[in-house]
Amino acid sequence: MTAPKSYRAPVLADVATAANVSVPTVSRVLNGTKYVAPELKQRVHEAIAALGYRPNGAARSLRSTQRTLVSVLAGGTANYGYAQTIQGIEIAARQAGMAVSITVVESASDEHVKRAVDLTLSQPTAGVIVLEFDRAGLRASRSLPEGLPMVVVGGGSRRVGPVAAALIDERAAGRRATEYLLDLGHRTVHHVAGPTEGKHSGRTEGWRAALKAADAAVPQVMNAEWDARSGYRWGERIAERRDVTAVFCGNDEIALGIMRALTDHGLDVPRDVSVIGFDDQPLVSLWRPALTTVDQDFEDLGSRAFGLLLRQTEGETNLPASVVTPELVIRESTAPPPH
Amino acid sequence: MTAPKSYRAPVLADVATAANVSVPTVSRVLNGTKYVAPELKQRVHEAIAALGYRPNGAARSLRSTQRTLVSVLAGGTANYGYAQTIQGIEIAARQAGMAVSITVVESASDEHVKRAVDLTLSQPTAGVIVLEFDRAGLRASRSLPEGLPMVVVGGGSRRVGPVAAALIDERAAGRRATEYLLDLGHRTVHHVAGPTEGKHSGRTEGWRAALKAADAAVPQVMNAEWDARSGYRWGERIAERRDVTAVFCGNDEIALGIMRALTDHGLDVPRDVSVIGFDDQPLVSLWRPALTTVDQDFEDLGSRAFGLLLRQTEGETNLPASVVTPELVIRESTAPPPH
DNA sequence: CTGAAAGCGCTTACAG
DNA sequence: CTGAAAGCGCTTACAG
Repeated sequence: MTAPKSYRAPVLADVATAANVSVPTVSRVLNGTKYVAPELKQRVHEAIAALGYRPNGAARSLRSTQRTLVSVLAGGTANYGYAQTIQGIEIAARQAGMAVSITVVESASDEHVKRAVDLTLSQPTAGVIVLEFDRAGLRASRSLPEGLPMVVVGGGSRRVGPVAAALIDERAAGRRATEYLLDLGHRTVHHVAGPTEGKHSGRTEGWRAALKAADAAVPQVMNAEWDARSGYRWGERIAERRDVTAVFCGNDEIALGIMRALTDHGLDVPRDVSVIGFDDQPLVSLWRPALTTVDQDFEDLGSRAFGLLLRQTEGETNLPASVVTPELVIRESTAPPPH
Repeated sequence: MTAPKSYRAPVLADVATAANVSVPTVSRVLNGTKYVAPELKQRVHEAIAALGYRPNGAARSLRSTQRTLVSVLAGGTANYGYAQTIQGIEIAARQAGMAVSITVVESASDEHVKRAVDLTLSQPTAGVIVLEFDRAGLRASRSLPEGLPMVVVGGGSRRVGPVAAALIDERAAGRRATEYLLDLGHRTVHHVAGPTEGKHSGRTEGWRAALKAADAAVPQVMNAEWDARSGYRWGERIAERRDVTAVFCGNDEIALGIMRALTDHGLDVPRDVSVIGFDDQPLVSLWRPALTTVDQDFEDLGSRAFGLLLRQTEGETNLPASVVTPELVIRESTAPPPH
């Protein structure tokens, strides 16, 4: 319960004094940038340990171009895909000895975008990774100044414009999932998407492409929020119809909500209705029935994004987009249609 | 495909030149720290907009004590509790106009702890919030220098030592959950905890206290990992025993794994065995049966932690710990024991 | 009220 | 190989 002593962190000059060397010499042993006599080196290390010295990052990044902070700009942090991607970035950054800062873009409004971008750029950042998972992220990536190392992360199959991109090919995955259902014998596949923000997602595009290629009817898209509750509500409506035998969902949570609604209304999944999700969240394999879904490797996505950023900070330009096609994981929630 | 122009961000001096005022004047209008003539102010704002100027945070924090970065030190980022807490911190920080940086402590080893702490402290941070959800976090909080604003976040019921703390009273919650099962008529309650790292968690302590208070037998603790797969394995063992009628689990994922194993082995939850989880993750209310669990408000926890940190940076000391007791949410996975 | 000067803690030429 | 000096982009006394 003593009053805390006011904290004056030791600075490089303190170390120099204690080790009886000059300030630049301490800097040199710290950065290993030039040869320093072993004896001095030794004294410096002892002084650092004795004083508990830690370099001041602000000062360091003011003078040098070397940065230890990479910034992430995202529409959120806690949803499955966001959290996993951020984790992937963090792990890769850690291996490179860098910390990661996160700034959430609250909405796609001009004010929120500007505020988030300003906050990010006022940190001494090596570059920024933008999660283009929603409109807020999309807007943010367009507000970044040219010349700053940056990479966008999203669900496309090719980058647009010259900016570096780490992508998951949602379109191919959506198509694959829909084709699987068609191959099982379903005449068509219904689709409950997430909120449509301006344009359809790759998942939705892939679904439509598969139906068209198979000459199947293209039912109207049902738009839900990304959560299970919203899926449940669509599930109740679907339970009342007799024409729906297969549903491809925008994500796993919607799929789980739909399955629960269907079974609550006396239908059997997959005997009466087949359901496919998107993401392969950890718990969905435990569900009854275990969910057939698309495995998105977000952690790998984040890791690839960081790799691209690092190469940019090292001066590489015009990097090819890094794109991966996710796998369909077949489990228990899909079957041939009822006779 | 033009080669990117090398990026030289405009600095304060550029704004001063463009607005035809002195450098300190620009600083003043930026920070609103002193009266500036409306006309000059106007010119400065125009110059800022024209040049797209953004203050350099490194330089700013070098000279002033004002910081726009708050650091989080944690053993992970993607698990439910971690992600939610970080989100709570982020939302509160955003409202205060601050960005958040995250550094993961890879393990409790000296090397990993030191590396994470060094990386954090080399950023221009206003203070650090440490997630004491695991041993890595616990070790990290002890390695931070005195005098630095810091708050620990964890599952205790009181802080230890003088450091500020935002807590969730797991002990009270564990006790409440166990008592509920006892009140339902179970003779005792079994417990599948997470990994025990040195000492038992508050949940386990609360469970034990409830049993002792009720004079019930205290079965041996079963230790699982935090994931559902590990819970499933314990569920298989439990299914073979006939003496287990109620299980209190360290988290929801373990509970879900156990439930699935139990039903896979022909048992009915809750008729044969009651199961209680811990966390109240979003999906568990959709499960069949919907999981009875403890609702931990991690987002609120993060928000409280940030509040405490802010007060410290404003000079307050000796802040009381902020502790909240989570609620038991009763759903479908619990019932009286079989006759 | 506004400007010229000093200085925050480092790194990077520049001398020796 | 090592040290004295300059400078990164700001903010904060200090003059006027």
